[in-house]
Amino acid sequence: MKKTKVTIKEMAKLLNVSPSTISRALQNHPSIGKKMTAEVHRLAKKVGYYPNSLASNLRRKKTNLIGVIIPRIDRYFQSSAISGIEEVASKAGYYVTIFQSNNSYEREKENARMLMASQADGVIACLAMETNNYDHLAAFQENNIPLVFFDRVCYEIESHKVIIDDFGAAVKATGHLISIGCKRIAHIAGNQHMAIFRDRLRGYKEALRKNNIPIDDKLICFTEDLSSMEGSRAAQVFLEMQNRPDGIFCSNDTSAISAIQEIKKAGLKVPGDIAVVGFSNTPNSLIIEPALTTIDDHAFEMGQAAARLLIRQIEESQQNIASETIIIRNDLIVRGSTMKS
Amino acid sequence: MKKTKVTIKEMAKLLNVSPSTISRALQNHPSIGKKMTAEVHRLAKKVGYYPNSLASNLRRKKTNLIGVIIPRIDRYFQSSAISGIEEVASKAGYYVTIFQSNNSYEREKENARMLMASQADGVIACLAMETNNYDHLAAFQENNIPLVFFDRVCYEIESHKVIIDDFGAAVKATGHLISIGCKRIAHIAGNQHMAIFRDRLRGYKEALRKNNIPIDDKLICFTEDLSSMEGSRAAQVFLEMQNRPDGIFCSNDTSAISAIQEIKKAGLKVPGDIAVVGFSNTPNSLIIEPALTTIDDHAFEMGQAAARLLIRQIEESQQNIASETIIIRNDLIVRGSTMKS
DNA sequence: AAAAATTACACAAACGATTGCGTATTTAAT
DNA sequence: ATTAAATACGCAATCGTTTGTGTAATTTTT
Repeated sequence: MKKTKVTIKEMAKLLNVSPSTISRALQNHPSIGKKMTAEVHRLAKKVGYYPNSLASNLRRKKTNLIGVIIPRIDRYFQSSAISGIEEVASKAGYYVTIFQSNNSYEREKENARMLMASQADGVIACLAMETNNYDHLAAFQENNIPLVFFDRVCYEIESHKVIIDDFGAAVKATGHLISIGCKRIAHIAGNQHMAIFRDRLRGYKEALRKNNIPIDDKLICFTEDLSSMEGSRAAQVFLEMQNRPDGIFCSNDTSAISAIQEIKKAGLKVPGDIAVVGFSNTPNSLIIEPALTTIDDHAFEMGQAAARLLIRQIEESQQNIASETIIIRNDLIVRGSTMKS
Repeated sequence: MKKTKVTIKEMAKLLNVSPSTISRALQNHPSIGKKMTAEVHRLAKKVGYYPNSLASNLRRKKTNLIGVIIPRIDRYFQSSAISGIEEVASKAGYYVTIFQSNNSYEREKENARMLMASQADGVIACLAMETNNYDHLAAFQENNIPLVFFDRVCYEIESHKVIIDDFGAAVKATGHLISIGCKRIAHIAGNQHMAIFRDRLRGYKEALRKNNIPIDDKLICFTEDLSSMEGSRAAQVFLEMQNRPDGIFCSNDTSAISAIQEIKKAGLKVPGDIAVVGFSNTPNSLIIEPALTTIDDHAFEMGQAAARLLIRQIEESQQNIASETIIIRNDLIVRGSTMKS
């Protein structure tokens, strides 16, 4: 049954009309008669015609393609965001193509190059950990390709952003620990290379300051990537202190969960001895015991917002807004890890 | 600095040569002189030339695009598989565009239609739960577009497949429960609409049969989608039985974890009273207490294998192999949920 | 019924890159 | 010094759609 792809020209020949008539009939152009239009559609169905978007795109200079550059798709936060992007995009008739940087600057550059060649209509990016030069992304703007960052954004180049209020969320999370009576609150901090983790650290400090709690640098543990291993290590350090903390605010759920496991392993109680707060509300936070109090950052909604913002930029390119920042709500979800009964 | 896209023609004009020379120089064609080639590359860099793959693809009739149709990207198994696909694809110079079916047949059909129009070189699909008509996928084959299924494959149309030995894995998992002394083993079964879940049920039964354990239909709980809620419900049913099971083999980790939570809530011990085995080795299985014994199905490798198989089909189209099935290894990971000390 | 307006379609030039073939120039062979 | 063989590049068609403009045929207007 292997058919060969049927084109507009061939259909034109079959109906003894010109290709332009077929093309217009297919898009129900008013200048084509009713019966002709109907006949073309009928034939198209019969021969199994699929438009060749390559040709169409080339002619119209529009690909309906959105490129997404992201560190790792198998992280819940990111796959949720992509899910949101895909949902909005496909409803609007856009394709989504995905590139993983694996947090490598070199790969991110290569991704950008491929994307550039693909003539994508727009780009959504979440920066790799390593990235601190942004020329490969600025290139999109220089070529008039709309660019939207989300979560791990970059303040060095003017662009659209979708973020949450990391600072405020951290204040809220740390404040919550204070409100349940914690006096010595530690923080597992993410890579300070990235603004989101700097902001969370700032928020942590701000909450302490507001409540007249001295900031103790020894209670701040800096990590490379907030991995499970680093979370355990951080917890161990805290546990070995002569004057150990009674609360920990962690910059992600992974490190928070490892910390809880470590605390339990040491024979201490969560939250009785040490209360713990995470960040992102991943599914894992409901499985650990006690369930983890965390910040819901609504990754799916961030993805949706990013896609909507991008599509708006693509379709209203005449406006050419320099930059717009959308801040997505965040919620503190209080669970067992901070519920001292 | 908004530049307008520079084309081969423009570069040709700048160098006073023909476009074909530029094109050939860019791909280092031997028929172009050394210095000319070098000069073209220099100019290309200077003016920031990016090839327009639309035009190139149209001419070459190749898009280097792989379409992936998948139920939901925010499930760990699937995002891992996509990660594997993306890794292999991008190394081979292919783009990956993603479509979520959300387990809806209608959306899957729509996805296939979009993919068809995008002129993708090949398609990788993991079927939606609802799907039981495969015409939209057979259409790819009819148009000579290679198609590879993975995990949730379809035996109704001849095609390439990447799967694991679900039957064997289930035998292994159930056998493991038997080997640690379980006498009454229950099974939380997935939607029997899909082969993988039928196979896991078959494997469960086979293990019992081999060990001369009678099959008790009341110990088999059928679910719609193996969700957390269904896992809890199934566990509740088992727990209320006068003669409750002492082991449960679950068709995925999610339901297994809910089951463990339910068992613990009822005041019983895992594995002391009831041992539990899951399926897929998601990260969650390491967080639940006790850690979950499960089958590692190597989703990432499945994705890699699917991509490699697909690319091979694309690039050796002359061969036109009708179908090839790759079976990925699977491993039983024994953890606390079945370790009766 | 003649003029004007509308309808329904055809022509042909794009979009940007690729490639088979042809040709002028240079290098090598006899 | 001739002829043969490389070398280095230009010409022009092509991929499949889209779209501005042109033009018959039909309908409407007065």
